[in-house]
Amino acid sequence: MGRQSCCYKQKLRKGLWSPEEDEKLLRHITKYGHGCWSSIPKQAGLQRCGKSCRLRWINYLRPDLKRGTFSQEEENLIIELHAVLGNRWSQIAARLPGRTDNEIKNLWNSCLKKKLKQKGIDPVTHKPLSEVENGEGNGSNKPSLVGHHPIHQYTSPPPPPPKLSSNWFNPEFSPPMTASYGPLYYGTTNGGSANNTTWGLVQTQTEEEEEEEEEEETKWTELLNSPLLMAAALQNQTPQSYYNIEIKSEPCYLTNSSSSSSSNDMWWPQTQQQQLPLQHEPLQNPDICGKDMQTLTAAAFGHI
DNA sequence: AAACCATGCAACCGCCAGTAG
DNA sequence: CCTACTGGCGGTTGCATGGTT
Repeated sequence: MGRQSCCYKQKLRKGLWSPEEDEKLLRHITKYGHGCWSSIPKQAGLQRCGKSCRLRWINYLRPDLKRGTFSQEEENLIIELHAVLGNRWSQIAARLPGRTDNEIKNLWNSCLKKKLKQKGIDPVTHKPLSEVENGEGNGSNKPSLVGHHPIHQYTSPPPPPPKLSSNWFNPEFSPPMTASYGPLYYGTTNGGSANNTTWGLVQTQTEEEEEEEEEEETKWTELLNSPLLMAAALQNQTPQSYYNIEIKSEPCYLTNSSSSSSSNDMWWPQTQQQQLPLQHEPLQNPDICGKDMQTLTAAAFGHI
């Protein structure tokens, strides 16, 4: 039994948002916060469903959005997070301050997938295409370490939390390239040249290692839950992976680090002042749309 | 100049989980 | 418990735009 869309019962507008609608929604949320999404359209005088308002806010109107094209650094991070998290776009987005899951999903589907394929990497498994084509059954259990990307395939049902060595991100870790604690690690060989990246599989674990693994998992979880830690880790020790991406330092965005940004009711009133600096951060590739929104947002937030 | 095609992006759809009544 | 409602998420679609023939 298919349900009717939430916009169906009333004659609600669908499709692209007009600037007037944007302004109404922005002003309303600026003034009152979003509270209950389902009641927003009525309160704001919009002929939209609450879901649509929420989406518009999250994907476009939020003041902390970083607009413009993705940097190489961000693309790199997305690829690597995808290798770990799969299509959990919201979780990936939570690690990229100012980016939305929708944006990342679009980037992945339209751009990154292709890039990986061009490099001979299967975007689903993050394994070399040759290996994937040869069949999962035969040689795939014995990947060689050098020049391969033996990430275990994540298929549905979703895998357990990634047992990724925190070496990957932890700046305090000196990276032992000979072992890891989980099914996957990304590492960099001496010099950090992108072409020297080594991806490895886990070795069979000893009991001691299992204990360590638990610790590592904790660290990993902490890292994943903290964009700031993640950013710091990235700046200090980023895997200069085979994607051959130069890592540059990134301005530090303050976000609610306790969980994904979308799950925090009324998060922005407390943080908008810190988040607003995005407006004076020069975008690498500022676009007109971004400028418009910055102007609009500045008008709404900057002087109220 | 027009038609066609490819690409990127915004928004919708449907499912699911959490929760209040 | 059960039900309805709500928010969140991932997959998908449709449109606008730019490039090519």
